[in-house]
Amino acid sequence: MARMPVAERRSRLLAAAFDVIARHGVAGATTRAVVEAAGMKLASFHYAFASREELLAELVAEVVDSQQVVLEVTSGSGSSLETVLELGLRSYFAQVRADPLRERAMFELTQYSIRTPGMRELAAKQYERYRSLAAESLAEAAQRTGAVWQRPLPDLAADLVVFTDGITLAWLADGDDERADRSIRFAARALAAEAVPNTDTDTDTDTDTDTGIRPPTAEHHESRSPESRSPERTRDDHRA
Amino acid sequence: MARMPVAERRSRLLAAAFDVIARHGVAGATTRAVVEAAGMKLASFHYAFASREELLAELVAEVVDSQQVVLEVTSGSGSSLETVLELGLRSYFAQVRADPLRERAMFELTQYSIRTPGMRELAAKQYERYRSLAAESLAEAAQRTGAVWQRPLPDLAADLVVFTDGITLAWLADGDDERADRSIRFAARALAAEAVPNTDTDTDTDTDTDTGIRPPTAEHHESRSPESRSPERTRDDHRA
DNA sequence: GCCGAAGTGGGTCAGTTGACCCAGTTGCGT
DNA sequence: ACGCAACTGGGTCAACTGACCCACTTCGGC
Repeated sequence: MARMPVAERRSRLLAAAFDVIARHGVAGATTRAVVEAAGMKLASFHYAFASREELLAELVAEVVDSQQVVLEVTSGSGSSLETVLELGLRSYFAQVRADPLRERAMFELTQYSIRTPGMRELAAKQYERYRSLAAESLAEAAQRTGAVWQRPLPDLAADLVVFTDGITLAWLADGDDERADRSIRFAARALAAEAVPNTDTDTDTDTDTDTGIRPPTAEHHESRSPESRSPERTRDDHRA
Repeated sequence: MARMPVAERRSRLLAAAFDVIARHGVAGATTRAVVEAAGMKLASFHYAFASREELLAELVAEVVDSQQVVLEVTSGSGSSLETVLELGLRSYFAQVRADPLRERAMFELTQYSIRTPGMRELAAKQYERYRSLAAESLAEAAQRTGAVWQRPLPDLAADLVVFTDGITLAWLADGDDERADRSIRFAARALAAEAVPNTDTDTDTDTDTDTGIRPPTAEHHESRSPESRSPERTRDDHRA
């Protein structure tokens, strides 16, 4: 085993631990298993970390703030908000499909920190982080499509995270790609319905969400959006 | 320790195991921990179950088909579909809040079966069951409020499960009641938007007509008595 | 070149775990 | 009331685990 600075060794062990956890759960990430996955000797473990617990805590913390995106908003202009959201969710889901083990490990770590006395707040922080990333994406999506969210962004971000979590979890359990895709389309539609086009007219500022929702048969705030909005994103476009 | 039939012992051990899992995860549910929670001796464990693995498999199976409701639809008529859904989701969430450990154990078991080679299909079955229950609730909600779902019921049921999972998971992580409630309102609104009122004007039904709700076919109602576990392959090998 | 510290490797140790054995005991069917 | 199978209790055992120790290398600064 080559010599290397402690920092390097630590991060290699963290990576190895993540790997092992994805495959065998947190409980399966024994010091020996981790060390073997990293190609080291056991003593090196305790040279780099005071204890297994320390490794796990560090791993959760690292995972929390290395989280980069929830969903990517990379759509050409001219698309509807719903389309942008749908594409974003699809690209998120493509990541999940490409590396399901990663997601499994994430859930595993979340549950571990929920269950572990000293780490409860890390789980909460993890979700805060998700939501803040989600909020950024939603803001950008709205801006690009000239839409205005009708509810506080943090709330919508939380809802988006609900979708990604729920869809991912279900897919991890049953592996049904098409079902996931249908849920994605639904999620995009549902979220898009929480915004209105920005065309200056409706400045109602009524974000009181209690019952102010219109019946699903739309045809009602489309009267004057001359550009990109397809005139009815109503019930039937989803399976045209 | 009182004498009791094997079936009884098994079910007590299963209950104890569920309890331990909720608190310490599947990995924490060692034979000794389970046995202690059940107030038994270790030997009784292996008298009732061939192995810890068998216990866990049985527990997952039991949990899957003892699942009773996803959301209760108990609203007076005259309410809107959205309101009915919202109340149903609230009552579901009240259950979660009342017994978070239970939910934690459920997620724990799901993840365990996802990760365990021979039990993958049990996880899928679990979700099927959730969805079938969700479908029943949605059908009833629509029927009571005179609404017609515009997408296939199984798809909507899957979406509902996405919501409950996502909301529950987030709440388990951060314990934010109000956020959960906002997500519930959003979920109710989003789902309600997938239906149209059935009132009279339902004549056209020209496009995609096949998506109407089907009355809940009562095909699979079992009458499993609480402890009618099959007594045949219980523990006789080590004595035969 | 050489010295001390950073890093390594092999081993130990006590505690835990799943499995399982076997000598008893107890209650049920008859 | 009584025989015997169902059931229990108190062990044992090998494997595994986290922690940690300490004699060695090896490298970098001098």
